[in-house]
Amino acid sequence: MARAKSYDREVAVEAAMLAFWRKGYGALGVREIESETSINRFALQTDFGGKQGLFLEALQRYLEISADTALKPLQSGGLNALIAFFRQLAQGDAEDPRDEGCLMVNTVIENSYLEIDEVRDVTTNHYNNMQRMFELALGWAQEAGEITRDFERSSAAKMLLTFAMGVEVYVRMNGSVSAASTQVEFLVSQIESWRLRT
Amino acid sequence: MARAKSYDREVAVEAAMLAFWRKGYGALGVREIESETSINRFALQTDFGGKQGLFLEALQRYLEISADTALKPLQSGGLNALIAFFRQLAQGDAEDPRDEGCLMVNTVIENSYLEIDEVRDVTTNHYNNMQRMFELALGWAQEAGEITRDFERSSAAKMLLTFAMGVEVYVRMNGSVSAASTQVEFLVSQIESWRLRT
DNA sequence: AGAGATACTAGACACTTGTCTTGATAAGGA
DNA sequence: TCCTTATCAAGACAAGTGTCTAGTATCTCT
Repeated sequence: MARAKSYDREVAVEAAMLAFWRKGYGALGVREIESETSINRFALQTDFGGKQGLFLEALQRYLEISADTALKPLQSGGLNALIAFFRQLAQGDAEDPRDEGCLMVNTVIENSYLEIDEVRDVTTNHYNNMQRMFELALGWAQEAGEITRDFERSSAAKMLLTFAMGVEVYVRMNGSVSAASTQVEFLVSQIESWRLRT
Repeated sequence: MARAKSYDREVAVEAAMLAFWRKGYGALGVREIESETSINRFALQTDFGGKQGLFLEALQRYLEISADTALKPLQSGGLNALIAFFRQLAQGDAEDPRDEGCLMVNTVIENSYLEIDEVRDVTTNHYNNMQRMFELALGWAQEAGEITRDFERSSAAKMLLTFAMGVEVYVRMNGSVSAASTQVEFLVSQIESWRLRT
């Protein structure tokens, strides 16, 4: 019936995600997209709706791969899950793509110039979700009697979210995930101090 | 002897600073620089060494105006100075240019794409300085007996720096300085918890 | 008033940007 | 094998980029 596509969509989007991660939206040209992914310029238009469409799909893919899996344990864990999350944030392999920081943070900053509404929706939605997850973990800690009943979950969650954002800036500045381990350990000691002695 | 320049350098650099702050380096074109500042395209080359030169001067000006003055009280104050610094971070007027976040954070993120060495020097130097200031304030707090002698100044300073970076991302995302007041107040309560009871 | 020196205006310049167009290519069904 | 259909490769395209180049304007000192 028709010619087969020369690329696998999932593989291509993932490659695009890494490219956007490394170079950002503005600095990554379509000719570069062509060479870094196997998406040709024609397919970029017809199958993805141009550069912007591919970017949006790459953002979604990023969330699926990186963020959602990292946040999941918070749903059913207390302080230890929270601590594990932050420890993981500063623990990276060699040649870890996360050394480039967090695509979401990078995008928040860059999109405040670009002001693409769909992109803004993705980032704000993600961070609302992240805050909710922190709050959930803290609620779980309350249920389990790890922290006091009147602990200010919501404020603490906002603080943790803000710190997590800061970690990604710090990582991007230093080009290394593990560069942030010192402050993460200090935060962990703070979280530990919330714990009720039994 | 010669024709007078049509612009005041200080005023022009300050206008450029605001423009770069709002739009970033890449997205601000030279024709836009011409209209937003009173610098003409010719002067941009001869007096500033092009767009990049002006950007570097704008960064320096930003540090003089915003950062250095905000950090100064930390040199000779303890926990209260630290608390005041963070409270100020989330306290803005209406139409505050700081609603755009922090030019330094924005630049850290954007320059990791651009990789201009001189720019990188400015940002890393600034954040090293900021960390040192936090450490100084904590040292002062130790001298004054506000916190224990074996308090981990260096780790705490890194944590505070990271949090401050996160605040600026959060502010940029929400377009408002005061949006970060909740988490700043929570951090203040944490700092208070470091204080020794007398 | 004239000369000399500097700054400005306006346009040209080569390059890159994202998107669109055109003709060739490749696949499966009749 | 031919036809239909979708995909691809390559180039065109207009608009935008930062920088450079003339010609003109404006200043101060003689």
